[in-house]
Amino acid sequence: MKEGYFPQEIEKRWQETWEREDTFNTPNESNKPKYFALSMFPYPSGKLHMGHVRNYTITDVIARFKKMQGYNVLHPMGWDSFGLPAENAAMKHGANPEVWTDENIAYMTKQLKMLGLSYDWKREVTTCKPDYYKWTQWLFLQLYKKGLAYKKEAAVNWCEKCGTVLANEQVIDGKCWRCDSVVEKKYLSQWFFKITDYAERLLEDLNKLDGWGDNVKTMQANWIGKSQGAIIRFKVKEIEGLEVPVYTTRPDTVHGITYLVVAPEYKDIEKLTTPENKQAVEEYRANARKMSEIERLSTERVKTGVPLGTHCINPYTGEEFPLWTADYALVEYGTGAVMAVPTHDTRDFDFAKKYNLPMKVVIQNPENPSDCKDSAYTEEGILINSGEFNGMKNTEAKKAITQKAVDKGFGEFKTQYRLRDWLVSRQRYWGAPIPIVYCDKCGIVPEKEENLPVLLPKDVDFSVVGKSPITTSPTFAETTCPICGGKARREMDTMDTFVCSSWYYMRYADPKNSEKCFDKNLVDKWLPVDQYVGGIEHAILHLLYSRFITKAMKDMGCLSFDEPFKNLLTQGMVLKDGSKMSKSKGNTVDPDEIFENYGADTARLFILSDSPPARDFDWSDAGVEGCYKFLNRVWKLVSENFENITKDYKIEFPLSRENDDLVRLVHIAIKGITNDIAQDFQFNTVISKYRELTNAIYNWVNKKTEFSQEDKNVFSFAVISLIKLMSPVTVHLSEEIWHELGNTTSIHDEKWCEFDENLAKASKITLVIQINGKVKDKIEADEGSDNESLKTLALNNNKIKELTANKEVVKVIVVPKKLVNIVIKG
RNA sequence: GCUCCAGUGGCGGAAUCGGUAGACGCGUUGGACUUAAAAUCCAAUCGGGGUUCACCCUCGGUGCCAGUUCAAGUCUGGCCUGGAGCACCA
Repeated sequence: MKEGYFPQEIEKRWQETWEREDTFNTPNESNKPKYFALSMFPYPSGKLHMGHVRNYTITDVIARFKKMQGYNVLHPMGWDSFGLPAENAAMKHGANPEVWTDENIAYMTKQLKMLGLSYDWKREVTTCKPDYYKWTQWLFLQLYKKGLAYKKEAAVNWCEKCGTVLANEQVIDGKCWRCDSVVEKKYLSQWFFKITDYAERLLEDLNKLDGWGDNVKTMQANWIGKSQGAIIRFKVKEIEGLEVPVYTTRPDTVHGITYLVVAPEYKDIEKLTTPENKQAVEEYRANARKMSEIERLSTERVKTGVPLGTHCINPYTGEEFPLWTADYALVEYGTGAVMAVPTHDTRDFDFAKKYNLPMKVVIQNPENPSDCKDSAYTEEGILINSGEFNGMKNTEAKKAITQKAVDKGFGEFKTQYRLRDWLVSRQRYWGAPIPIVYCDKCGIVPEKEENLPVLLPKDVDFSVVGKSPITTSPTFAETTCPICGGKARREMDTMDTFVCSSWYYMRYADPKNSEKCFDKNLVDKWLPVDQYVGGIEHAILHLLYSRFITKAMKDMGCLSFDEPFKNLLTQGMVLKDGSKMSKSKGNTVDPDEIFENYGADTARLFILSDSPPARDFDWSDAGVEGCYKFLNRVWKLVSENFENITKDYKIEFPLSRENDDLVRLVHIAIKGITNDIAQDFQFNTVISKYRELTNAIYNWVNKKTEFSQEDKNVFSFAVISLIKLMSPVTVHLSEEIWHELGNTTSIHDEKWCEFDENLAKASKITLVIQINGKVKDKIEADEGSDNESLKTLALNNNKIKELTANKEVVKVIVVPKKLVNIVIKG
């Protein structure tokens, strides 16, 4: 065995061997239980960054650990390869996005292989290839058939810089998620997926996801934004037959309504405006239109509004109150109209104060009554000034008051969601074309399934500005109507890349299928994903869309599960000097450089070592250095004592004291490492345990001048256990040592180390003696001692005797095999 | 404003059930090896105080204030700080 550790040489050799021997092939047929370990697939942006390295290393270690534990592990990789950057790069360099994408995939594949990841590359999926997007288009058609894909004209988010519309989920603080420029509202006809039909199931089924963090689940719950309340219809006094319905979560406050607000875009607003008020209302509405979304939604802004001149009648009291328009009412939410109760709603209160509108208290806390002169009372209480409902608790009144509306026919119970339908069309080239045809005779017609895929045209001009390059194709638009066979035009929009990524994980189960999107049996066999690993930035976007698509596909009979990801690990960011690595800050670390200088095993070890996976990880050069030193130490441990290691060791008891100790430490390490991985993937403590075991073996070796036969056996056991325990992380180093020891099969096909609970036990324990909960002494005791003898031992301890002299012992608490606490008085 | 997460040495972080706070590493300091350096190895490393000063003793210490308990980093209540998400959502 070579004296020095040369990772680059070792790693290259083993990567080639694994590929040649197809070591990470995953058969569909196996008598082992299945395990699906999945990383969020990358966008082929050009080069791997450290976030990728962290993500894929975590999943790889999980996959390898599960494989050694006897699972048939599916661990695939693919490319989320449609999207705007490719198109932008194409425009800039005059190339085709496909060429740019292919080059990036080739380079990043090389990098992934250098990291030593155990992918079954035969299952690779690439969303921009026709054999994949054919099925994305097929999925669109199925959703269309089910009424879950539809086209409507609506106010949508438009990013001028990207030249396309965006889904609600892609607008972050009023800005485009990709280019950070301010998003405008435009009124356009667009394709939507009806995710709102699944709002309740998407919310309800969050409860099933025990393997997801609360943070992600609450983010999704917030996004879905369920609220329960009532619709109440108010008659307009001045106009016979016209009603204004409002949605409210506070029907208990209806007797306190003093005005009503409609959004500036409210559909009946012109009818509701009297001639005297027309000019002011028109001006107000024009002003609201001009304002940006951000300005308008700012909670900081002082509320403004104008009266319409008409009035509504409160069906509960017969009272009249004025109608106003104000931009704090949102046309997209509820009915676009709000009943205002200034006494019990802070927004209404602010507004009423400003415009001197009347207030009426209807809910009170009997213990601490408020007149609502200075602020709204929004807590629970008892109803007053509410006729027949007086004295009722407001929580109960909600139901009773709504029930009255139902009985009298002017309202109903209503559940409201904040979630909007998913806007999926994009005015861009580099995406899956929407398989829809427009025919003058037949209208909107879905393309026939047998005509899929609708291929992206190649004869396009990428240098155009202000419109989608796809529209420059002289051939693409022209087609025939699938129904009447007459001349027709193709849909020019492509699909949001999130449609492609909402089902890719299913395709891994059956990646080459050219007849179907996948075989139902195979997808049911491999899914749901047992462990999904990726960034928190997808908490809503990708994870919500995927859950929706899974449920929709289940309803179509394509598969039998309704949640795609059983367990989700959201890994933290990779930081450098306390802030996120980014090109603009210039604090990036190039993985290639780390591979070159230290090797992939060091990179893998380090990226797992310093923080638990869910937390942010601070990259430090010293830390890399430290990991590299550790691997050198392990290498040296083996190479310097090579003649004393035999792969066919045999441990025979009884052993000498120090050999017994070493065997015990190995068993403790196996137990600890196995638990740390199995419980929460606590790789940072796993690695500290590698180090502890290595230190222990060194301490043992340093005391040896020569090795007896027993020593050789024990030492071999320790060293071989260590490299096996390390093999999911330091994949090349472990494989190299394994073969140096004369093995001919891969260490990655070995079974995981097993521990013996009895051998992990020490014969002596450290007994902690406390007085009144404070540690006073620590003594050795036999492992098997019962509580009574531990108590005696503690009370007879000289130091304790001294401290308890002349004191009354009130109580003695014994924690088995650990601690004795003596409670004294005086 | 609402929701979720976190807060432990100089730093990253350990600590099954409430039971020895600070594992392991980084850094720092001292030492060995060397002509010297690098590399490597060994040792020390929470703070205050005491002392018969390489030993040992003692007090304090896990964001803050209370509480429960024989015992609290861990449980309960109330705050403070940081991060994330949602937000004129009626």
